[in-house]
Amino acid sequence: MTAPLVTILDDEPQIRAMLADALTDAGFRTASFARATEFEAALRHTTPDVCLVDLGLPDKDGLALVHRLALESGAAIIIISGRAQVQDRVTGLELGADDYIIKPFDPAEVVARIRARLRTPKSPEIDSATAHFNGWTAFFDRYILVSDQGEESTFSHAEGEVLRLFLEAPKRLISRQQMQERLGGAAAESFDRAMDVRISRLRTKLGEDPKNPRLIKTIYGAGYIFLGDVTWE
Amino acid sequence: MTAPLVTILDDEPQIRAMLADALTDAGFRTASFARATEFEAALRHTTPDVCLVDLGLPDKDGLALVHRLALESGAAIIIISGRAQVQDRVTGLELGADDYIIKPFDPAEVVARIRARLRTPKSPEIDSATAHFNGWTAFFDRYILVSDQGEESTFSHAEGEVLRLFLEAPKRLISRQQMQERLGGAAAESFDRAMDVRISRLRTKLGEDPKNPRLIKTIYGAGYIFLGDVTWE
DNA sequence: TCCCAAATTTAACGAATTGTAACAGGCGAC
DNA sequence: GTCGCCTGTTACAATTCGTTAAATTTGGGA
Repeated sequence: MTAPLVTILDDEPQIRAMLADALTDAGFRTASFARATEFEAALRHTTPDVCLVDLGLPDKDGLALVHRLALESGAAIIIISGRAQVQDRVTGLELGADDYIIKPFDPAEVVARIRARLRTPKSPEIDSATAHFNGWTAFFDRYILVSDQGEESTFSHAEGEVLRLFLEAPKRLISRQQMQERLGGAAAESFDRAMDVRISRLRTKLGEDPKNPRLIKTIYGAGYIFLGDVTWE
Repeated sequence: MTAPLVTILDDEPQIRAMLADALTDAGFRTASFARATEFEAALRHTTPDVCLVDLGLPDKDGLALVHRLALESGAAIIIISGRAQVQDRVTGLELGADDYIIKPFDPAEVVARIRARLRTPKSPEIDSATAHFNGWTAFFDRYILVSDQGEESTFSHAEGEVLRLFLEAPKRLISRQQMQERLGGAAAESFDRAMDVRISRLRTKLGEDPKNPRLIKTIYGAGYIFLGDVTWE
């Protein structure tokens, strides 16, 4: 479970340093850039979790960059800007930014706002095909589940749908409703026990003790919670 | 697809009106409340998508309400407050708020921030806290109770609610009323003995001697008091 | 001190919810 | 076609948790 990566894009060296300091202290990994072009180059081989973007960039229109990021990256985008007009904030947020912080700012607030964004993962790597969790690795492209002891088993498409749903929102309550909605196929129409059966089968495959499941908990009357520590790859 | 529902909780009528206006114009459904108790009552039969909460409430601690909302509701929570200190903002966000807007505000920005929150739907986050008390450790995320001797038992969601209530206010009298109000679910509506039964079951699980409970004392005619030494982790 | 009404405990019950074994239809491989 | 796997359906078992009601406790007054 590596620390979330926060990128800092600002042309003022002091601000970069201040943010990098505060974020490192808060336990994040950081990467700083002075120019949009450098930043965009870096994006080709890294996938940040949060992007701090200053709008007053020398080499590029910051808002355009924000818009592109919002569409193409799964990262949360936080604008940090000296422009204090309401209209600026509104358009920034409208273009896809998740938050808008006005200079001058307090680093503690930036950290708090970053944490708030990370609590609700934006779009968990939809394309990723492998996930690690609590002694297991799931390869969604090959429908294979491998334990750290090397035991290998397969899972079906229906089981994979449920597993993916859980792995994309670990430690969150997922209601039956949400499941029905988000699981494609016949399950969406059948209002009966198909859901439960899928989960039951998945639990068996994960070697859960039926009396005392550790990974997939049931909350009577509310839904399910997946309690693994998930890392997508 | 009905319009998202935004609740407004603020004791100033003008602010409620201004927000309701702007939000209706923006295409949202709204519901306004002047007091936390009214709001909480409404929550039992509606599920808002976004909750705007003013911290300066006359009848209740706003931050505590925010925390509870963050844990139990899937709604995005936006604090609107006159308190402009950085520390206020940080604690607000830390307690689970998704955004923090300072009065005076521009309704257009509120709308933009609401839209930003609605772009990434969220589900309730489970509280992964653990508490130690008198030879026991309660893991609320896993619904497990471990004694210092290593014995492990599970508790249900309903039992956990009661236990959490006690552990959050040790050595303080908790009236039945307060319990009813703060415990969600059907217990809130039932005016009967459901509460007592929950406590009775919890006592059993904690191995209390019915004749002489050491941890959960009954104060005849007044309520209950939890006498453990609690450390949260 | 004794008695009684109110408050509290808890065993037992049952409605609703959830788990899962067993069955059956669908579909591809051979 | 036959076999085997996937997956929804069914039926029944198990669990959760509020309700009921009987038993017990409490505290004030006779």
